[in-house]
This record gives sequence, structure tokens and C-alpha cells, in this order.
Amino acid sequence: MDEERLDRLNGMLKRRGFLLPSFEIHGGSKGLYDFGPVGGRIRSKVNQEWLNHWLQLGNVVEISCPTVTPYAVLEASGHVGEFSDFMTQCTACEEASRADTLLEPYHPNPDALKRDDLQTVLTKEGPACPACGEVSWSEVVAQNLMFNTTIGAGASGRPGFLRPETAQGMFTSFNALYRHFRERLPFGAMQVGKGYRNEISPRQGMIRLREFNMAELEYFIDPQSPTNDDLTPWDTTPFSLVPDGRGPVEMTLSAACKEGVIRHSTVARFMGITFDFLQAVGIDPKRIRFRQHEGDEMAHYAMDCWDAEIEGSYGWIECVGIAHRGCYDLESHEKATGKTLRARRDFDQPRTMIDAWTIDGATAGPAFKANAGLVKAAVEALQKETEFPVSLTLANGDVVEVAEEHVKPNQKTVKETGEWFIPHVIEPAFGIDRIIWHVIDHAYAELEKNGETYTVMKFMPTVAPVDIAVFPLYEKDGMGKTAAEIHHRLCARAGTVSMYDASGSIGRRYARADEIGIPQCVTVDHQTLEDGTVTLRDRDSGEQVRVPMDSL
RNA sequence: GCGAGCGUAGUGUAGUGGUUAUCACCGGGCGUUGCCAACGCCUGAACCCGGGUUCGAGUCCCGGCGCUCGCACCA
Repeated sequence: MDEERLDRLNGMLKRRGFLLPSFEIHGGSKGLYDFGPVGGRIRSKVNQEWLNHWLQLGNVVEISCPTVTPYAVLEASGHVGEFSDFMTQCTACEEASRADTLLEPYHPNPDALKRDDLQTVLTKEGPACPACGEVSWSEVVAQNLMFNTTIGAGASGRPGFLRPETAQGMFTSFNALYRHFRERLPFGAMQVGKGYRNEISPRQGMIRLREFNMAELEYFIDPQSPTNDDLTPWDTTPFSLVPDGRGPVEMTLSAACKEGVIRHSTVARFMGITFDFLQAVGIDPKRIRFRQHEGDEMAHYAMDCWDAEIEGSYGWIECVGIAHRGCYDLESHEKATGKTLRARRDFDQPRTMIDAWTIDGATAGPAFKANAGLVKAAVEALQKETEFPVSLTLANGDVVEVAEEHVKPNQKTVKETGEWFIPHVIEPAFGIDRIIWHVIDHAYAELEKNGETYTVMKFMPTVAPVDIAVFPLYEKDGMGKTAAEIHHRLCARAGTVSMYDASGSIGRRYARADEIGIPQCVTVDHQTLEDGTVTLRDRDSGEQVRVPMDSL
């Protein structure tokens, strides 16, 4: 890791308005970052590129749910119970400590203990307060890592949280999504938005934040349907995989699926799409790897989980999680609400049930009289291979002899056209801030020009914060006016951001444009006034071509 | 959360109790030049916050906030 490079990069990001500590004039606030005048557009372009990639699936919609979420929703999802640390407070000095940390000397794995067990061990062992040495602890309480809030005022206010992930909104909207997709699986819903986690210790710049941008897709599937995920687009691309319990390997997604390294082909396909997306926003493909969660690391719900990790200035960082969550989430919300969150699976053909035998009423009725009904039930329970006569014990204890003449073959069709089931879900979840960090990290190039360091952000056009810069060679003789006209014409085009810059020498302006990664610069010069052509300069090659200004 | 270090213009910095806080890059204006951070003149901009010690605090002490690193945490 090159810490000096990281320092120079961070300085540049602040100086140029990519990333800024939030609320700095009030002293700042840990774990909160602004995307500045340059960074803001990178963020929205990365979000858009993400949406575009998943929309290619053809059966995915974008939705947007509130960040303010009622207590009950996150209780049902398991976040209230699981997403917390157990804290206790020293009654002498009011120092708060984590109960499991205090008990580490006394228990092999205090982290795994439930609240009551922690309380028991704490009371029994009585560790001294690390701050003041007293042994006097308050009751152990769960300290949730979610931000609390109250929805509504006064007595009518109900407890809620800022969401720790966007996923729950997709689950609670399941029935509307199911209708929208004409009741056909598979389909997906996705959203990009903010998530909140009240981290104990946010660190490493953009890597761990208290409010962060996330993008999640919940893709609902029928676990019994054959998968038809086409992995051939990636058959020529070896992926760096780190499977559970094994060393790193290079293999294609198809091979990894065939060998059972990746347990579900849709997970594999999403890994492929993830790889494509990361590459499209400018992540160096050589610095992407996929690591499988080990059994004990997996979240409470997951059946298989692969993280996409990206290597950058902080080492290998988890930026994407692709989890096969089974039916956990929908089932949890069903249980909590009593509503059904299910899809219907049609059978290939209506099911036909052929009962082997039934009674022949004309002979059995007179023969068994009052027992005829019980005889019927007993006969219909018999196997088709039964030979008559046979001795049967009826439900009332009577034993009867049933002869061939009392029965006849029974064939009836019971129409069952399908069944309701809880879909399984495969969830790719992206930490957008971490991805943007690595996009910036990988784009940042320190070149040398005339013996001095020269900084260029080699952004892909898909994420470049400004698409084109327009310079008048100098601002007189109408060159400024022409350049401004070109600038406004470009800005009027949807999706295009142009920057006008006339201050300083032309070389200085190219340098400024390079530092925020503008792919192309247009310069209006004397010749423009004569023949309407301008120079178009490419950021990475430095080459200039002369083109008619109307062709831009 | 614990421990250590740090906090001075937009950025990077100098400043071991004493006047008007150093330097560079940077930003803006004018002029000159006219296609890759050119030059000249002018100009803009900082001691994280609060308390204490002192005749006097950017400097010393205490607390807070923030940053970096290590430990811990990271569904």
C-alpha cells in the first residue's frame, strides 16, 4: 500500500470537489461524506449504470421505498434481534462496554452468547471496569446498530428506524410486484438509495460510513424450476474465485457451476453481470475477485453467498454481496403479518389421482348395510394390487370379509392445477460508495510531464463527472462568445454536461480538465472564426483533431 | 469502544510563550503570449471548538469534535 499516494489522492479529491467531509464548518461528523460538485455526478452516473446493467435482464423493475421504516418491519426481518451488540454500563464511572468483550477472559466465545447467558456470566465472573476498576455493572441491554426514530408525534408516535438496507421494501412490496409481472417468476425488483448503520467506529474514508449509498436487487425464483442461466458470455473469462475452505482458483463461471463451487447458476450469472458492471464503470478487472462466505460467516438467512472484493489502497475490500437467501425473508414477513407472500406454481398437467378400488354400491350396500360407509373408506385405502377376497378391520373395530363382487376399480381425476409456494430470492447488494471509491482509486494516475507530477483521472465516459470541456483560446475577438455558444448547445443536450473554462492559460485548463477526468476538450481558436472548425483533444492520448463545431 | 499520534488559507506546509502567522502550489482580476500547469502586476484565503494557565497562547494544560494508525467491531 502506498500511503503517500493515498494522501495525495485524498488531498486532490477534496481540492477538486469529489469527496468532502460533511458539515465540516460545524466540526464535521464521523462516517458522513458529501459528494461535492464533481463527485455528485459520478455518483448519479454510477447509479444509472448499475440500473442499466440489471435492466438488461428484461424482467426487473426499479422501485423506491422509504428510508424511514416501522419497527415491526425490521423486527420481522430479524434486524432488531440480530443487528445489535450487547452493552453494559459501569454504574461507578458510566463507561459503556460491550458485554462480550468484558467476558473474553472467562468464556471461549462470548460473542455467540445470548443476552441472558451474557448476563449470567457477567454476574458470575464480575470483571472489573476497564476504565475505573470497579465491579458494578448495569443490566445487559441490546445496543442496536440501527438509527432510532419516532414516526409521528406525541402519544401517537410509533418507534421506527432508518433502514439498514433497502431490501425489506422489496419484500414487503412482493404482492404488488407479483401482479405487475403477471404472476410469472422469475422477476426482480431493485432500488438504489440510502442505508444507515450507526457504526461504532467508521473508518477508512468512504469504506465504512454511517449513511451510505446502496443498490440492491431482489430476484425472485421458483426453487423447483429448472434454471436456464446462460453463462456462455463469460466462457472466455477466467474469474478469480476464493471458494469456502479452499485457496484461490481461476476458473470460468460455467466450470465453477459444473463442479459445484458455485451452488446456483443464477448466483453465477449475477457474478458475471457484476463483473461486467464493475468493468463498465472503470474497475480494473485484474483487481476483482469473488470470495465465498464460509459457513459460520454467512448471515442468518443465507444459503450461499459470494462477495465481490476489489483491491485498492485499503487492500481487498468487500464491495458487493451476492446472496442466495432462500425463502427466509418472505417467510419471515408472512409469519409476522399473517399475509401470504407467495407465488403459484402450475403443474404441467392437472394431477390425476387414481384410487385403486371402491365399493360397488349395488352389492356392498345390501351386504354390509350400516357398515357400508366404513367399508368404502377401508376399500379406498387399499393398494391397487390387493387381491380379493380380503379381510378388513373397519374403523369401528368390526372385521369384515370383502369379496371381489363387492368392489370395482376406482379411477377418478382430482383436479389440482398448481400450488402456492414461497419464492426463493437471490440478492445482489452493492455498496455504491465503496465502488465509487475504487473507481476513483483505479482511475487516479500520476504521470510525469516535463519533470513534474501530472494528475489524470482516467474515468470511463460512463462515469466521467463532466463529459466535455469548452475553452476559448482566449476570450476576445468573439472566441469567448463562440465557445459559450458551443457550451450552451452541448449542455442543452440531455445527459451531457459541458464545462466552460476561460481562466488561465490553455495548458492550465487542459490540466484542470484532466484532473477531474473530462474525456474530451474543445478549443475555439482563430481558425474557428474563419471556417467554423474547432480542435477536439483526447484526454488519454493528448491528440487533437480538427472538426466542424456543428459535428460535436 | 480502548490505546497512540495528529488538527495552521482550497491543497501541502513553516512556526519550542512575544508585534502585522512562513512558503509553495491554488483561486480571482488585468495585461502579455496564443494549444498542453508560461510570464508580470494586483488580489483572495487559515491557527478545529470551548475552557484554563499567563502581562501575553497557533505554541503549555483540560475537555469536546474531527482525522490517521493499531486493537476491537464489521448481519
